[in-house]
Amino acid sequence: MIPDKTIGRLSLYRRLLNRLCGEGVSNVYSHQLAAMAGVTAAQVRRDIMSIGCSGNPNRGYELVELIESIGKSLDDPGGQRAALVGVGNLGRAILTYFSGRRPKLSIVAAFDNDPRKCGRVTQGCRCYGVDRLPDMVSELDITIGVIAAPANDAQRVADQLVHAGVTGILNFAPVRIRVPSTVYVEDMDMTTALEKVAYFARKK
Amino acid sequence: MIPDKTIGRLSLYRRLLNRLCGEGVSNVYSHQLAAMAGVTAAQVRRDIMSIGCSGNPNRGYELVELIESIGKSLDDPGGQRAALVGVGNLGRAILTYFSGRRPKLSIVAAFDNDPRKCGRVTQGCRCYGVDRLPDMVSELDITIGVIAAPANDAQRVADQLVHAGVTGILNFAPVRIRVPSTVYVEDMDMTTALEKVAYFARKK
DNA sequence: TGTTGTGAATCTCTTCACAGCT
DNA sequence: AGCTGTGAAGAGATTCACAACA
Repeated sequence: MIPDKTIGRLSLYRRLLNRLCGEGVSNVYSHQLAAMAGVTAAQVRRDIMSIGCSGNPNRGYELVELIESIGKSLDDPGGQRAALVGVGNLGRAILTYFSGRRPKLSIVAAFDNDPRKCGRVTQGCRCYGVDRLPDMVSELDITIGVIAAPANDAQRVADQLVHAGVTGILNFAPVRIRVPSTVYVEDMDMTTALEKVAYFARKK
Repeated sequence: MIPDKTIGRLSLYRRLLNRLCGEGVSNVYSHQLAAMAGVTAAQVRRDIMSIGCSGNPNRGYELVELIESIGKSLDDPGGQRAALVGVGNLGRAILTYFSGRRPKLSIVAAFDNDPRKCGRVTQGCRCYGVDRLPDMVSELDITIGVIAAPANDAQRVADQLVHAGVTGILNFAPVRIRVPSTVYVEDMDMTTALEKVAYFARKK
């Protein structure tokens, strides 16, 4: 089981490596990848070690091999599907972001209580009423929920997602949600993030 | 200088405390706040210690005093102003989120290259062309930049913000930006976040 | 009794530093 | 010569555990 922080960096590495690959580069040294990712070379080597991939002192790491190795750790071979709840500005932004980005991970359904949004398709993703959540989750084999609903609805939405069977939640609402310990939650708290920036913009 | 992680939790505590305050509660124990924030009681006490506030074994912490103490650490007495660059779905969501939330920290101007967006006012915030960035930043005394532009524009936007004089950046673009070490950057990387959730949704 | 404040212990993450390789 | 892989050291963050207190 790879630790939290390492997974985050591997995700970043993969994107950087894919870009390099598109530029025709075929191998990379830890210090180069480190510079691009804004971390140290030792960190990069450790992270790569943790996924059981190895380079060679002459040529560094083979790009294709490394990208595949990361995929083997991060991706589910059968793919994973996510549901978005809340199709406001933020929800639409999230759909745009993720649409067709990764073959093994996609948002396949959206839910909103506003009847005007239901039935519409945004970024190849159809919007349903939240009452449809349970059956759609099982029908489409969804294991991930993305909460982009207002703060007041976040806990109820989380409960519904958990009840429907998702095991991971990405929470954009500015409140902490309570879930069983079997469910993994990642908070994307803009308020905290901006306050942090404000603090260090002064103190640095 | 309070560490990064502590600042993040203090920001969360403040929101929780404000909510409690609105419910008429007047004091709180570390274990109560801990339960709401999803951390341990010892952690809460350490965090509160780090801002030089103290409670009392009988009544715990006085809500009002604690909230003010957090404010004294997190907020600039003169207030801080931020600029948003990129007024797409995400940019509008960000404006909605922050509009009128904190008196000491607000987004006071938005910038976008699309001429159709310029001149319009969203959430009390006027949108300008990006060419206006330098003079608006100094005119409005803006010290924080929020990047909600496409990945391809992120580095250029960051350069413009830094050049205009901001010392903190909240970056929503899915790429790392390069800035002088005097500038603090916080990344809100949705791609990484979703990939992390996907991983732990499987492994947990 | 049940809480705070905090030194010490623990745990986790990162960096150092260098042997071993090409 | 310059890189990787990694044990060991170091730094940072969290939790333990308990004296002091109301």
